[in-house]
Amino acid sequence: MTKDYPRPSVTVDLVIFTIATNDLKVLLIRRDVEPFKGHWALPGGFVGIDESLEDAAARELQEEAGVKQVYLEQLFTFGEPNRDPRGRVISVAYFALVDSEQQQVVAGSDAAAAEWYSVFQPPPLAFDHRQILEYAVWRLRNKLEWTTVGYELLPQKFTLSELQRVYEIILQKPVDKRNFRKKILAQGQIKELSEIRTEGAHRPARLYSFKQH
Amino acid sequence: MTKDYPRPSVTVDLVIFTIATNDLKVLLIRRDVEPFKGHWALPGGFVGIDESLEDAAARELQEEAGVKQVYLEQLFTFGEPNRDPRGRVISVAYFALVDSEQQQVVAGSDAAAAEWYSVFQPPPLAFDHRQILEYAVWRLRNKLEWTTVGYELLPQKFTLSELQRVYEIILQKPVDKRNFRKKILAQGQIKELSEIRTEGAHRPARLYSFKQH
DNA sequence: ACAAAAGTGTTGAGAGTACACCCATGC
DNA sequence: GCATGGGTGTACTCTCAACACTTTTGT
Repeated sequence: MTKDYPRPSVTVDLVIFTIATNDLKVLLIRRDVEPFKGHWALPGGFVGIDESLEDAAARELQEEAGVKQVYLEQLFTFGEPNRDPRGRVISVAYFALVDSEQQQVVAGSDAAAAEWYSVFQPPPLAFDHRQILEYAVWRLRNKLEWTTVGYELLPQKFTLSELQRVYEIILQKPVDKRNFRKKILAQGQIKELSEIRTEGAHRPARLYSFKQH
Repeated sequence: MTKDYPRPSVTVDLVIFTIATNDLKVLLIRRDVEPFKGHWALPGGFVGIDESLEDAAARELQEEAGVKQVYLEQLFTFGEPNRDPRGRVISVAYFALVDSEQQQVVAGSDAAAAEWYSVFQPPPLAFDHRQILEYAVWRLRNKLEWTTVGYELLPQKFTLSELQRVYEIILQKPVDKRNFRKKILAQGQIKELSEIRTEGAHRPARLYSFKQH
């Protein structure tokens, strides 16, 4: 029954976020072929015929960013008929959160030119990737306010000031220190460690870690 | 570049909600062919090769439920390799809200057997449609708490008691009348009409209508 | 007059927000 | 001893939840 219909191609595209140099970054790949040659694009690729969407996204994440076991969530499916000039391509977009330690090891390890760009000043993007990126940022902001997803952008052990910086960078507004700590601790999702981070010429900070995951 | 990959089929499936007989209903189609012959399924169909996903969903909505211009939102994309035994089918699920007046005119107008079922006691469903339905109900509940989407299930003019019933039916719990009215009015999204509904042997109720749409 | 749904305010608890000073360390 | 980031508490506002009686109509 399904044989007679012309079929679209199906891809997954990834919005891979990380925090670096006090900014929210997204991983982009430089296109070296037409169309959009010289523009940047979200990493992505075709979905294997026997591969689930989530598996395809995880595979791309591994191939392009060299990470696995990170936070990954389906974002939206983009399917305008003319979004790709080469033909009908339906893209299932995912977004991923990579912690700031893993990220540094990996950027640029791929053969293709890959770079972390600020999501707030992105270069010209191919296809409808600008729209996908904007939607992903919107979703990330929402999730940050209603869930505890912020921990995914930090290494296992972190200080409360580091976590606060993550919130400030993503929401693009200052956060009150006392209220932030009160709210985060009240959620009961992080535990205080006995360790303390001594670095820099200041008072050492207590380390915390996320309870599950 | 896209030629060599075996391509999946892409469909849209619709979770079409309405309110009737004090219950939240979903439109289901009885399958008269294998697989899942005799089971019920969400209405849906293939996405045309030059048709956007949203257009495909709107078209199915028109064909299966006979309505247009109703609330329609993309839900999630389901793509497990074995969700359809006939082959690889990726389904972009949408959910739609049909007001209780339009619904009555249309149910059963299609040639295929179509029926409104309670979402809380659904019959055996084909494929992964049970999972899609459950996710849609979850999303509807969330939207109801954070947005003003409830109006979409009522005709243009409605009483506050009718709106409250919509909330109670969907959330499956009683709602305090005074708090409900206070909250709804505070949102500033509905306006009081001069009209009054006189029906039944009781005090007539004031009518309201939604401000935009 | 009575049955049935419409309509209406107040109080208390908890969450969120604003706000300023001392602490521990390296140099 | 000073510069730098770490760490702490209180008061106010606003939102949400609980709760009971009067009004208007048809019969």
